[in-house]
This record gives sequence, structure tokens and C-alpha cells, in this order.
Amino acid sequence: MPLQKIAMAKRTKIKSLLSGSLIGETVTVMGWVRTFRNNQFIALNDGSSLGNLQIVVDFEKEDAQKLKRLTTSAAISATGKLVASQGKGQSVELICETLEILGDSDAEKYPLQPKKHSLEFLREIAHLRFRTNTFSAVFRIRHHLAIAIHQFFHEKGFYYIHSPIITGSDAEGAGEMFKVTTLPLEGAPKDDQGNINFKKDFFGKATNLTVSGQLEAELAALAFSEVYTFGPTFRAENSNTSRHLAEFWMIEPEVAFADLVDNMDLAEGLLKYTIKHVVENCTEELDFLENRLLEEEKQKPQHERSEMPLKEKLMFCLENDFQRLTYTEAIDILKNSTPNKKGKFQYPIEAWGADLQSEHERYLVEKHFKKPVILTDYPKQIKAFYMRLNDDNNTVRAMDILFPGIGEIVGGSQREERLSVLESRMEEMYIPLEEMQWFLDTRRFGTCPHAGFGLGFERLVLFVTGMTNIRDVIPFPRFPGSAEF
RNA sequence: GCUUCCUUAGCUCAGCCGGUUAGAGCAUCUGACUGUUAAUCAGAGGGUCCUAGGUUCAAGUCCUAGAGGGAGCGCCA
Repeated sequence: MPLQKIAMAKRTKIKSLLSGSLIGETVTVMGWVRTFRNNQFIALNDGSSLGNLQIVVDFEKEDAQKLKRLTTSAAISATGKLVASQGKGQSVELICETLEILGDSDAEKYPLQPKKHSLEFLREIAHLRFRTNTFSAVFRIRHHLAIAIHQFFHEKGFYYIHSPIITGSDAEGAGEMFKVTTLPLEGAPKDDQGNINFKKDFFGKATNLTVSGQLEAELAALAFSEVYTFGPTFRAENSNTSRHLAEFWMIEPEVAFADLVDNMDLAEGLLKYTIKHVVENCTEELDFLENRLLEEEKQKPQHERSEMPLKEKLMFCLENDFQRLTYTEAIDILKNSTPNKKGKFQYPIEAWGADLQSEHERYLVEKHFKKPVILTDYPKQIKAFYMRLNDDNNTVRAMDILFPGIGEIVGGSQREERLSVLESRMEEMYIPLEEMQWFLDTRRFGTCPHAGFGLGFERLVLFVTGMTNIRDVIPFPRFPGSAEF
């Protein structure tokens, strides 16, 4: 039967065929050829699962010219009977009755081969890497994590708030911002002082891409009690690491009538809920990624290998409480640690008040406690203006969650709800008060204790998939010098 | 932004102390085989050795600069 006579909607997804319940039925499948072996066996993938469907063609009856077009990544439609497989590698297979090539794929030019490619190479052809097992597993898990996050908050009665992507506030204080303007780069209108006159710009003022939805989420939290945002955020920092992106997705819950302990409980609960969701719903993908990692580890020297396979690492994270301690306690541990005494730290710990470097965080998480760590009550000098000042007048009710291999995955705090304290903190840190009156109104009209945090979505995806470069867990990564596609 | 390593066929890599016509596996193409599992077997084609200078009788190999990439650091999520 020619394709035109089959409604596209009549196709059956490969995932449901692989479950075996449709054995004996005649079905139509559509997908992309992964391999074509022995002039008989097509491994077909349609993205519905990691597994391929084996399609058996009768090369003695089929047109030889058509079979030559069954190249890697050609799109085809096949109709036939689903039967139990005679071969050993799969439980079911489709005995092909009609075969149609929907889209050819020139084998001489197509860059992907049925073999291992380096992640660096695939990053250069990010538009095609969806078609590999590794990236299909990663992005399927990314989807499930996003769904789990919404589900978690919805079940708890949180409302999903859409904070703006273009922001008129330039005092969010979380990093360099990308400017948004329709003014021409050359010959932009100037004011009396010779500065660019943003009154002539599209919005009548200077605007930027948001670096955080937190301040807007606080406005909503002081009406809805419990809200969260989940959207893209942008940082124009020149960060060249495997953990930073210029465009990334962030989850920012904000809760009224909550303190720092509630905040830590919420964050730990969210992380465990979403990881558990993936463990339960993405078994195939986790198995694949775990094996991939094991293969990769074989190439490495002993001391660089990770201590646990992927799934064990996730289960360990689910089954153990995160280690909670104050910054001050952490400094004591670090001061008395072997690497500090032996001068192994590049930045030795000498006095209270120093910001912790990556090497210190890694020591605490990977060597000392060997599990996720929540650090609280940092010196006020190294934290943001909106964090609640403790009675010691020295530390703030901040918390960072540190994960093995990732570092900081969550940063949050109980917010400063006292207007006068907040105003004096803002003055100390040179935050322009006059531009932040809308924010300060929350502290004027029915202020209350509240807390919230930001969770870096890609860092969560990194942890759950075991990938090591953040550019491999977002479809089209943006970072300094690169905005392809 | 800083430190460090890398760049040789479509991909992954070898190429010794600077010395003849730069190699392998996979992929591709041609043929054989026909229940394969990254199929197998035989054969063929495929190179701006990242770019530009320099040293040298001689440079893929040494030096300088630039471009691209990785890892680490800082900023953070």
C-alpha cells in the first residue's frame, strides 16, 4: 500500500511495539535507519525509546535499488507483521511487507556512523546529535526531570509563575547582563550628557535579559504563599568551564511563612523527588548511560575513576540525608584537614571569612562527607543583599547545596523581611534604592518571613545523567564565543 | 579573564633523535555472502599534516604569533 493511503496517525511507535503486546498484528512504523545489516535487517529508531525495532526485509523480492537507499539515518515507512524474533538480540521483529523511503540520507556525506563518536565532535554537529543513543538518552531524561519538577510543586500546592525574560530591573545582582535594545549600534540617540538616551528605546528605558526570576517570585510569594518559576536565565559572564552556560534554565521556588530549615527541606525534597522519578521512569536510559560511563572509565587511570556506578550514585543520594553544617563548622573542618595542613590546597584556609574555593567544596563533598552537603550561615560580606541577617550581625541565613562532581547545584536563603535592615544592607552594598521601590513595597505592606532558592536545571541534568560537560545536557548550548543554530 | 594541554583521511588515532612516496582501524564506494546484532570476507578511492611566518641542506616533527577545541581556576546555578 502506498504511503499516501495510510494516515500518518496510524503509525505505531516503536516503544509500544518493543513491549511485545502487539505480536501477530500488522502495523506501520516510521523512523530513521540506524543500521542495515546483511541486506536483510534494518535497525529502526523513531525516538520513542532507546531501543531499535528490527525490520526483516526479503532481499530476493524487494527492489535492489531501494535496498541500496537504506543508508544510516534515511527516513522510512514500513508495514508488516510483528512476530517473535528468531534472532537472539531482540524479542520482537517486523516482517516487512511494504517498504517506502520517505527521505534519503547520502551515506558519503552523513557524518554519523554506527560507531562511537567523541562528545567534542558531536558538539560541533549538535543539530544531528539528537540521533545518537547518548544524546537521545540525555534529552529524554531532561524531559522527565522537567516534568517531575512541575509535578513536585503542583502536588505541594505551589503555583507556577512566569517571571519576565526581558527585565527592566538592573539590580538583580547575580551577574553581568545581556542588553536588550532596538537602538542602532551606530548613531544611537544621546542625551545632554552624551550618554545613550534609552528614553528613545523600544521600552523607553534600558532593559536586559533576566539573570534571575527571584525578585519577581518574591512579589508573587507574598500573595500566593508558595510559588516557583522555571525558565531561561542569561548571564553575560565570561565563564569558560564545563559547569557554566550563558543561557540556562533555573527553578526558583519562593515560600512565604518559611525559614531556612523549611527552605533546606524543600530543596532536598525536590532533588530527591526528581532523581527518584528518573530512576523509576528512565531505567533504559540510565542503564545505557551507566554502561557508557563504565566503558569510558576503563580508559582512565585508577585514581581518576569514580567510586560508584551511575545508578548506585543516584540511589545513594536518595537513601541518605544531605549533610547540613554551617560555614563556620566547614571552615573548622577545612582548617584541620590533611590537605590544608600539608599545604595541598592552592588557597590555604587561614581565617574565618574567606570565600570557599572549588577545591574546598570538593574536599568537603567528595572526601570528607562523601555525600551531598548543605552549607549555611555564610559571612554577610560574600553573599547577596537580600539574605536575612543573623543576630550575630556577621552571618546571613544563606544555604548552598553542593553535589559531588557538580559543585554548587542550589543557592538560596531566608530573605531579609525587615524593611530597615534590608535598606541598610542595600546601602552598604551600593544597590540603588530608588530603582527598587517596587521590591521594597513587599516589606512595607504585609511583610513576612520567607525563603527561596535557585536550582540550576542543567546541573541537575548533569548529575542524573553522569555527563561531565554542561554543554552536552542542553540541546543548543550558548557560551562565550558560541551561539550556533 | 588566567593557567595548561591538544589540532595528521569523514571519525578515532599512530607517525621514534628533524631525513625517501605520511600509515592503521572504523566509515564510504565496488563485489561476494545471506538470520545479522558496531555482521563478515576481498578490493578500491580518500590528506591545505589547523593558519601565517621563521630556523634548517631538509619541517607533520623545532621556534614565534594567530585560530579552534579540551581540562583546570575565577564569577555562579
